[in-house]
Amino acid sequence: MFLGEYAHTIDDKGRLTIPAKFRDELEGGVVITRGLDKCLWAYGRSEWEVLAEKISKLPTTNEAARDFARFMFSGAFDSLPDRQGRILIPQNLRSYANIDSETVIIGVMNRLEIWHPDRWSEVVSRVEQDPKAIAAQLQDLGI
Amino acid sequence: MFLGEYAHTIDDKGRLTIPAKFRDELEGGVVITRGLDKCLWAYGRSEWEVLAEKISKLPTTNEAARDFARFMFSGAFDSLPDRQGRILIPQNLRSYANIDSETVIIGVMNRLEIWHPDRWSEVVSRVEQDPKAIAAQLQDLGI
DNA sequence: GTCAGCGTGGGGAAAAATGGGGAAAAGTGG
DNA sequence: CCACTTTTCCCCATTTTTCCCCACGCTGAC
Repeated sequence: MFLGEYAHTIDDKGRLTIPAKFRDELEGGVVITRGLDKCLWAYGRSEWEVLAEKISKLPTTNEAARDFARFMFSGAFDSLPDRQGRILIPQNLRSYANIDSETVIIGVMNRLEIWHPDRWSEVVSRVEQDPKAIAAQLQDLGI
Repeated sequence: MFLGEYAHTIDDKGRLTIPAKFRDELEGGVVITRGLDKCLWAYGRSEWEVLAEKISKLPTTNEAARDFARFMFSGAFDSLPDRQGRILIPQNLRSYANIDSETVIIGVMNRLEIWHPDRWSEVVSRVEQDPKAIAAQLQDLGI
């Protein structure tokens, strides 16, 4: 399970260090792709395959489904961490998420998300400022 | 079951001593996360896993659910107490609950809550000063 | 008064994050 | 098909951070 929030930098060669806590789960390979809300999603290979399977099962006759499949697969980039636990983030994905060097990596259960620091803090403050919405979600979950 | 109120300090390294009475239940690991009312919640690992499972079942296609999951998981931090029974509180959680060194730890049934002393005493005095209002609300809940 | 348990502080080893050099591979032009 | 240029990426080195462990002091019990 991926948890937590980390501030890491992408170096001049486009490499991003994966937080040490996540490495064991990602040793077999990482697939990075465009995520919703202009951040990047990174999955371990087995998780990715589950997701890819689901997407490929969507009806090809549905235009929205076609576009979504294009969006996910064309952006996807498959890479193996180097011995220092770093992965390469291709230029097209960096510009999609609007990140250059400073990034925030967050764990969201079965995937990582990679954010521009400013965009991430916007999300956090948006959620924090609406505690009633959080309470409602918690209530629905019986917490 | 967690009960009671304790005043402990977070040291310069961000470590918080877990009250001795709670240690046995938390030996297997502690997950700290953002709670309601700007305090932190700490769960034993098994309790947390039940919670996490529920949150992860929320639909990824719903924007509010996505933000909520991000908020909960990115705020969550999984740690094992050291031999002195202390756990690390990451910086982002400390600033969320607005705590630096002085804290109050309270037991609330299946979780702990970590508070800034002033915020905690506000909660206490609110209950003390207007017990009728609280009682009225509780009546609706069947107590 | 003594002893045991608990909370707190700090030193030092180990690991993590980051930077850079150089060999291999890929791409390009003759 | 070969030679040259450019890019990729593997590995080593340095700095910074993490975290494990030992030690001290306080408090309460016997």
